[in-house]
Amino acid sequence: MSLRYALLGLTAAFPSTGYELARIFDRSLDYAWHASHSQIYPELKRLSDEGLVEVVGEGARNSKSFAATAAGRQVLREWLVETEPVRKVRDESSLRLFLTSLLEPADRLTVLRRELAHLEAHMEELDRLAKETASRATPSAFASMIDLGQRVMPVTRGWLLDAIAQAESGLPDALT
Amino acid sequence: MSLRYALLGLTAAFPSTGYELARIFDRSLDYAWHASHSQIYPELKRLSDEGLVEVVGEGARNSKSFAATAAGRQVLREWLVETEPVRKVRDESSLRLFLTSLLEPADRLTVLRRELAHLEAHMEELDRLAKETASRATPSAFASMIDLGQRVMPVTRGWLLDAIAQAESGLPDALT
DNA sequence: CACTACATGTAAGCTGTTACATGATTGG
DNA sequence: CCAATCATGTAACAGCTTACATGTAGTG
Repeated sequence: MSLRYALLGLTAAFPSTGYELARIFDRSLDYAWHASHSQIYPELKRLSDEGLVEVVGEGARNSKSFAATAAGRQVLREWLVETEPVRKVRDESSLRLFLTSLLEPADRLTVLRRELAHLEAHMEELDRLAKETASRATPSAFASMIDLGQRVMPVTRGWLLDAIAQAESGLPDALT
Repeated sequence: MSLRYALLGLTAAFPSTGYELARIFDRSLDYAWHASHSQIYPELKRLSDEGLVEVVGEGARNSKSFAATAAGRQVLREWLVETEPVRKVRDESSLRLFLTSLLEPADRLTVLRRELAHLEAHMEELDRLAKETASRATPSAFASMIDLGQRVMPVTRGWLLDAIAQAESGLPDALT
């Protein structure tokens, strides 16, 4: 169900095409919720059938802009305000970090270094996004999430650096 | 596929029953990867059919302990060392934090405060777990993950406190 | 004119959730 | 002896991935 609320929120903030929504997931929401276009288009159709979003404009290349309706915004609000939060994270990176601790130091170093490179690439991407966001008039929801990412990632990076230092000094926990 | 690697890792670290694995997911792995028993039992059966785990003991109440075989550990190692990390996070809490920014300040406060309470409960739980882990001989993989959580959560907490302070001062971004 | 980015969709198969179902052991 | 916890499973359904499929508009 989370996907539909994500779509309701985004289209409530500003009318978007399915394609644009897919890009938003890909660029800014990827560390909160992942979704691909093949999931987004059918869900938009369903939401539209249920009157929770509506087409508010058609552009070039047969594109359609969707916006959340009053009913849609209401459904979103109810979900946020009335549903107890649940903790059902699925984050392959975190899982990998956990499992990596089980490898022998040589393999562990390989994996940790690659994870670090990935994280740093992601951090740069976020910094770029933050600059873009600052220069344009972007809803503050995005700025907040970018801020959260910019606070959390350096901490994860610190953990990785420590783990790498420890693996380099050749410590315990061999799997093989 | 992540579930099977998680199970291979856990059973490689120490033989476990399906029930124990379900508890581990529930208590320590929940902020990396979530899985329920109805998914764990069939997957263990499949892994066992494929020779990647094996039954290493039977206990009370028809319980069976599984351990990763050499082949299973090899499959896990290959996945960790040879697969490029992907970023397909699904974290409802993060999504909610994002969407909450779209609500009017009154609702936003309600939701943020509840998220804060949840996070703080989770932090306490982690602290308890950290103590348990320190007193017993637990594999350091768990200690590492707890450490990561203990580093990351206070940062998220800080973000939440800032967001709450901002909402209290009655700032922008009303959805309705 | 070719390439890239824009733009939307479908279908088969796999993964994950919710609900149902059953039974054993321990502690109060 | 009753409730809670331990312990394992299945089935229907919902959600997600991968691959296929098609076409448009802008840029060099």
